[in-house]
Amino acid sequence: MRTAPTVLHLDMDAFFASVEQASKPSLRGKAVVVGGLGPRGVVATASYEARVFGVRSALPMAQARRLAPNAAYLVPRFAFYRSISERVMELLRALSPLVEPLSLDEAFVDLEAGGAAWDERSARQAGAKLRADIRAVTGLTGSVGLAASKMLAKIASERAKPDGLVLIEPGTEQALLAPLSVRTLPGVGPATGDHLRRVGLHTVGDLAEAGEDELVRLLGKAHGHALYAMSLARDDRSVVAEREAKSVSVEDTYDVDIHDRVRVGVEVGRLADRCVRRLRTAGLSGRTIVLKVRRYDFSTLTRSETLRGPTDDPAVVREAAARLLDSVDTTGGVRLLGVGVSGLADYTQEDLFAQAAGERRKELPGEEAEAAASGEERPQAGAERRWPAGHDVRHSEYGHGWVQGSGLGRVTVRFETPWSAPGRVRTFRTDDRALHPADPLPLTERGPGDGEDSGDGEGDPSGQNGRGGDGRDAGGTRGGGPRDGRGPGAGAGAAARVRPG
DNA sequence: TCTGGGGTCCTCTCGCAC
DNA sequence: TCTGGTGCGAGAGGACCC
Repeated sequence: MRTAPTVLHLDMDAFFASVEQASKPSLRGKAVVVGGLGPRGVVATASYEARVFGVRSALPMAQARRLAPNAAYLVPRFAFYRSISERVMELLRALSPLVEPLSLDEAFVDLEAGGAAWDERSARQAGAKLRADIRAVTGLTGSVGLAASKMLAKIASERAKPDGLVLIEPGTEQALLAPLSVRTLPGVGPATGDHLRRVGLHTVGDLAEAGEDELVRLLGKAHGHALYAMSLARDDRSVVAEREAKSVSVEDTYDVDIHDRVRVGVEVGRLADRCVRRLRTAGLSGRTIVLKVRRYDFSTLTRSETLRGPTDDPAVVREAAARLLDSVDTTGGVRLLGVGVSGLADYTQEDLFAQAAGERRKELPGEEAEAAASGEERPQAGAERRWPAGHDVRHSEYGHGWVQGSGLGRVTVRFETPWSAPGRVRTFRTDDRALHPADPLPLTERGPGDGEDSGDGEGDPSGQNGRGGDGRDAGGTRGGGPRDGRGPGAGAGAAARVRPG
């Protein structure tokens, strides 16, 4: 392990909610909750003002509304968040070629590899400058942790939140870790935490004292060894810039359980098509098809089938998923269905047999319609006009604004921009021809292009602005979402009501 | 109360080949 | 020919992360 604190961990503060507050002057200083607004939605991110009421990530939205009834509830705008994230990542890459994004709002940087820092003083300077640059470019705040390893840098950034910088001085690591809860360590979640608590291991110091053999006995080989090393502040993992995806999957939770077997089959087919579309976008194919079914009682089953060779043929994936569905009992209803592909390769079986020219690469049925259906929720100008809460609009008379709420044939819009004073609210009919969906405006006036060419919906060339989290880096790095950013729930487009607090 | 979505990694079991 | 040990891949499920 290195001795200088030159591993940097950046964590943007309440990222999604902060972006919304920066976009919407009337929400600044107010409780803002971003997440799925459907009946089974959960909180993706809550602003610090909302956290005061006990609203946190992964909380069911219904519960959040009870805790903070006056908060603003908004649908995530992943494409916009991604465009801002990319600007932040650019700043990180200016520090070092070794940048490991963990999600839209989080990344590790090896400062030493980029020559940006070599000791405590230079690391602190680099971290402070980064925070200032992020604020200047995006108008947002991020917390920075600096330490000699990834694990410690992450713990440091957690302690720096919000809007701070913490450096863990070499030599102090073990003393710092010893009194912390075992849950502080990466890889210790609720189940492992409970398991350890039941045998009297509460703190990181307890783990170090228990010894490696005992931890291996309790948790198995891999987990036991890893946890013991971490309890002694040993973490040799290096910052890795490129990670290859190992699987691609899509899943949907339905607002109401599906009982009809035929409908289940249709949904599985749709998911298979969406999954293949992702696969193709990433230039990949895969050998193992996985079907995921979450039943009415929340029990989850997976069934998988490994093909003889990798494929990106929608018909092949659909048929495999259908075969897998045959082996699953869905009586009682299903709340979630998912289709995934693993065993990824960057070629297909067809390539192997040189079936190139004129090859029947089966087109995905209803591709455009499906893309629209799976795309990120955005206001629609067409016949079926939907106006998701929080999304940008333009009115031919009143200018730029955002949807504050909609329902019962009415849409309420607040007219303001990131640089204006809090604006006025007006209500229109949902089919008002003067009202159009709009791309997000840059958060800072010095940020030309910010959000303009990378807005969601039509502006997104990837076509991956998936409802329900599809908007995240499908083929990206470990994990899909931000640290405190859990995706939206299904049915995010349900009549959204925003109550500015 | 009622629990999303997209991933990774690990463990266990089972069948098969040797 | 039968049996047991071993290694491996597939399949399933659990835990965890963001």
